Amino acid sequence: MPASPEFTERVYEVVSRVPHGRVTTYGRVARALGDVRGARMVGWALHGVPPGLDVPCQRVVNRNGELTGGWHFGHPDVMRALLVAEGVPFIEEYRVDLSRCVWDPWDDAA
DNA sequence: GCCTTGACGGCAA
DNA sequence: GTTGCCGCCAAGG
Repeated sequence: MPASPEFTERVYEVVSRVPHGRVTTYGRVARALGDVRGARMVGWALHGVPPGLDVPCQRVVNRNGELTGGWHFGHPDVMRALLVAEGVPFIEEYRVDLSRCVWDPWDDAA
């Protein structure tokens, strides 16, 4: 069990607030939580997402827009298909166009 | 108890 | 624009 259950819960909450057809980055989520250095922890939290939970973790990519956690879906193509189905623009096979579909939770809160 | 790895980010060269 | 290094917290070996 995580040392900070609240932190993980926050991550799920923020990710669940990502609009359909939009994506966010680990750093954005971490900053929204107030933990800038928690970018890595966000990824760790998502890798420990309990199955059955409605958390669109596929909308969370790294700063480069790459589907780094694609293999955690079983296969990167699965994650890509989900994003494409939502209308997320891709500049590469496993790289989304952040400049067009980026969503900052901080901006939404502000 | 120590060392390495990991769904990352930012800054410097 | 690309490459490299450091920092950060937590888990696994």
